[in-house]
Amino acid sequence: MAQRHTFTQNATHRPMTTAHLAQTMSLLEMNNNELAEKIQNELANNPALELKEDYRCPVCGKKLVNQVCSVCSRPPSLDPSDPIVFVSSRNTYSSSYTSRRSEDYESFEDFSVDTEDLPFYVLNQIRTELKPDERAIAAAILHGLDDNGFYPQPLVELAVHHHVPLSKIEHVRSLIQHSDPIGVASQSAQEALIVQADTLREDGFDMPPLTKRALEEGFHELSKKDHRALSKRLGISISDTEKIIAFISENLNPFPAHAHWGSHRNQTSDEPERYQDPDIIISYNKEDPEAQLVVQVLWPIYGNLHINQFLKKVIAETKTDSSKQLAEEQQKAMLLIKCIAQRNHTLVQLMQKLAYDQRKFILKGDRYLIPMTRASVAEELGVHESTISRAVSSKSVQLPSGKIVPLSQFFDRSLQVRTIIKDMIEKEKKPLSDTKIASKLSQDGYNIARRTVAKYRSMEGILPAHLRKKQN
DNA sequence: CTATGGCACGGATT
DNA sequence: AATCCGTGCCATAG
Repeated sequence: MAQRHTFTQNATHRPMTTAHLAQTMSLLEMNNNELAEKIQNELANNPALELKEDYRCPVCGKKLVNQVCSVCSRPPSLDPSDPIVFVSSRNTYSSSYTSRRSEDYESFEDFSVDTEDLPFYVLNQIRTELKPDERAIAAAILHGLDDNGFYPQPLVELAVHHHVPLSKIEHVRSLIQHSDPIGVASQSAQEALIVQADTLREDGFDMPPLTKRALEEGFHELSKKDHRALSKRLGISISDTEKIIAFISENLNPFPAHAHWGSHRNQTSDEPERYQDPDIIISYNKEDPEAQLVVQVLWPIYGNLHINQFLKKVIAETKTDSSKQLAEEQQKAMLLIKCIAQRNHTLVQLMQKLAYDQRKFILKGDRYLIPMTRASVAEELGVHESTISRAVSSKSVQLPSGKIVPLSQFFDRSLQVRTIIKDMIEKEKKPLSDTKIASKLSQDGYNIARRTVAKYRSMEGILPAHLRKKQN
C-alpha cells in the first residue's frame, strides 16, 4: 500500500535558518515533560508569546465546560478505510499527570493528584471501550469525583438522570474502576480496596488467603488495625491476619486519587521501572479487531501557543528602541512555535510509519515486532538518521494494552526473538538446551547462534536448562 | 562429553 | 567517533 497519510511532505523541506535548525533539533529530542518545562519557561520570559487556554475535548475538538467533554469521546475518523487515525498534537490536551512539577511533591510522599486532571487521565484510558451512549455517563461519573477519587453519590441518581438501567451505570463505573489508578470512582475506601485486590488476583498476584474476605467482612476491624478482633472474625491465626494486613498496606491504596504506587505489572520485579507519562498514546476499539489504530501525539500543555496580537499591533505602530527589542522577542516566539510544529510533524510522520508497519506488534504483542532500524526508517521518510534518533530518544508510548514502553522498543533488534524463546521455554515439556533452541529457531527462519540464545535467555531472567527441570 | 557463562573482537548502528 | 550487539573461542561445571 502506498502512502496513506495526507500530511504534506514537502512542507518539511522549507529552507531553514541555522537557529531554526538548532532549535528544532533540541526540541525534537525532548519528551513531553521537558517540552512542557521549556514552554512554561518561554511563556514566563517572552511577552510576545501567549497561551490561549481554550480547553477543548481531546477527541471532538468541542469546547470543554467541565474539563471533560460530556458529549463525545470518540476519535474523529478522517477516513473510515484508513487503518490509522491520528489525533494530532494540536488542540489535544495534556495527559493528566504530565503537568505536575516534580518539586510540587518531592517532599511529600503522599501527594495528592490534581483532581482536575484525573478525569482526563481516566477517560483517556477507557475512551475506546465506551459505547456512544456510555460516554456521557462516564463523563458524569468522572466529573463527580471527590478529592480522594471516590464517587460518593448514589448510582441510582445517575440512572434516573440518564434514563438508563442501573446495570448500565454500574458497567461504566466498573470500567472506570479498573483503570489506573485502580479503584477510582469507588464509593468508599473499602470498595476501592476490594477492586484493587480483585485486579491483582486476576493478574496472578499472590496474596494471602482470605484477603478479600477480610476486606469485605472485617473492614471495620481492619481500619482500626485490630489484629485480634480480625483474626477472630475470620477464624484464622494472628500471624495469618498480620500477613493480610501487611499485604494490604504494602500493595493497596485506599485513596485512589492519592499518588499511585506503581500500578500492577508483570510478576517479575525486573529493572527499576520508571512510570513515565507517555508522550504518545496508541489505542483502538477493542471490540473490533479491524479497527483503526488511534495514535495521539500528546500536547504537553493546556491550550495553544499564539503570538500576542496586542503586542504585535504595538510593535507595528511604534518605532521606538524598545519596540525594536520587542520585535526581536516576537521573532523568537514565532520561531519557537514554528519549531514545535516541526517537531510534532516529525513525530507524527514517524508514528505514522511505525503504526502502519508494526500494527501487529502494537496489537498482539512483542513477538510480532518486525526488527527495523532507525536508519531504514529515516531513509523511507527522507529525513536524516539523526532526526529519527532524536525523535525516538527519551519518548514513551502507551500501547493499547496499557503498557507504557519506550519508543526505542520499536527498534529493539532482539525483542521479537527473545519473546519467541520465552514462549518456547514456557511450552517446553523437557527443558530445552540452548543448542536445541537455536536449531528450532533456525527451522523457523531465525538464524541465531547458540551463544546468542544463551544471552537472550539470561536477559529474560530464565534459568539454564538443567536448573529449570520441574518448575510450575 | 555436553551445556553454559566470560571475555573479547569486529561489524553494525547511532 | 562512540556505542551496542551478535558471535566465536575457551574455561569450567555437571
